[in-house]
Amino acid sequence: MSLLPSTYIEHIAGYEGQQVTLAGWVYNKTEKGKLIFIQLRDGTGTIQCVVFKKNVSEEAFKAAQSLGQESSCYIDGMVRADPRSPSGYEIDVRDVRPVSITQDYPITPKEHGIEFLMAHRHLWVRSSKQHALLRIRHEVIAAAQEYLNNNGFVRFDTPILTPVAAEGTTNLFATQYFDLGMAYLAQTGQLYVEAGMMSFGKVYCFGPTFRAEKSKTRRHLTEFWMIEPEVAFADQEDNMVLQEHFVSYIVKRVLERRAEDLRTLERDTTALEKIAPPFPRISYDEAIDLINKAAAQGVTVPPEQHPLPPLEWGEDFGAPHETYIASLFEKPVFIVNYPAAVKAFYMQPVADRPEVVHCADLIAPEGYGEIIGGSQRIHDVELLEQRLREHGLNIEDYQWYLDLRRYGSVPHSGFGMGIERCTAWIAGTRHIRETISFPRQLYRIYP
RNA sequence: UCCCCGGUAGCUCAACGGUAGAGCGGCUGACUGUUAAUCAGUAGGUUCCAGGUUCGAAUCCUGGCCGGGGAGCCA
Repeated sequence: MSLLPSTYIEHIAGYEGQQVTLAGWVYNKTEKGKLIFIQLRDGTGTIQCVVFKKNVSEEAFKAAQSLGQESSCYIDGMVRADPRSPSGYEIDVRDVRPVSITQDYPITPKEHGIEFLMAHRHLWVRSSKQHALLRIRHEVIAAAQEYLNNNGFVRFDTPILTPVAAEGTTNLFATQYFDLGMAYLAQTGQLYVEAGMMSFGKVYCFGPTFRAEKSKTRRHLTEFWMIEPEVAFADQEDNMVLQEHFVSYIVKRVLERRAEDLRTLERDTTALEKIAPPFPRISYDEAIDLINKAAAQGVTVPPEQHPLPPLEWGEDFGAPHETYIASLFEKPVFIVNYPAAVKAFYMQPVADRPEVVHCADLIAPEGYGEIIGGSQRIHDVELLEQRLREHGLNIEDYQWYLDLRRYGSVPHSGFGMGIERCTAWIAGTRHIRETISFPRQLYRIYP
């Protein structure tokens, strides 16, 4: 006989008036003498189960009394509609069969500090908001892959262990690789996904990426997941058109399918409902002007309302600058054509302005920061070699990458979207650490 | 790496130089409509660590450890 329940809580409305067997965990329990209310969760939802002493055996009533928070059990009972129940339905319990009795579950429905919650992340993921958030993350990933799969892309996964730095500038996690020297955990799949692009035309890779940066902010993880599409014969404008449709599709699908989770998180979705192509585009030059005008007027930036620092042309934006630019628009905004000096070596220079490159950062609204970085890649082998030298990189390490330009090179573009930042924006979650099951941060690797 | 803040019961916090406390959670009991129930009782402490000042330190000083918020960097 199967151990599975007869149905799941998300489908309970279809069983009104019928007897069901549910299996799950006790989310909360209230005793009132001869009456016990159990909030049972099974991963698909939560429902109130009412145990009347006169309706069950003495053994079952005692069993119900013994169930502490997060005890696991089967509950048999009749489904009935009842306006007094939060979901509109409740279970009139006939039998309670404990699987594992728990007392002293550490995470109570009261307030807890973040240090405690992070140390109990393995249990915290059961809590309703964390559950909703991770469900939205799942939907973001599913929607992203679905969009690409439906638009002719082939998933082409790239290695995690790599021999050299892809971008050279950021810190990498290193590990000894047998007798072959050091290997590094990939900070991007981009260089490898370009090889796939030359085979399939439209490809994407999706997987974890690693940055050993000592970043200690609400927008950073040392291990995060990135989805990186790459398209042959696409220029940077084609790239941005793809991005705005891609992001809009993801937002739309989360709004359609995870409305209940967004409600659990108390996310105001009015801004999200306006997300549709096209997204505004402003140049790096225009952004600098806007920032300096605002800085001169003493504009301050949330959340701390610090004054916006002025910038000189050629400097990269800080978090306050991105937040300010994003605040001028209701949709995500592309900032295009950054100075070549502040960007990676492989970006294609603009024809009549070689000091800037064909690239765009997509900045999410409401201060959630950069969710996509993308560019048109250099397709000329000599220019690429020159850029590698200018960045102080070892040409020998990049021979395979240069081969992609030696044999049938074509103009091409691509981008990388951070799953966690995108999820944080859509879910309206302040801190990125809650958008991944087990965040890896500067001062935390347990559990 | 830099700046700021914190560490007291399982949890959230109070006590701020003079007997270490409350609420929640646990346990025992009461209650037929609770939603973080309520009520009564009960157990529970190396006040992060090491020095120092003092008649006396959770409290003041020095150093360390561990966290949190932000910056830079990035998705």
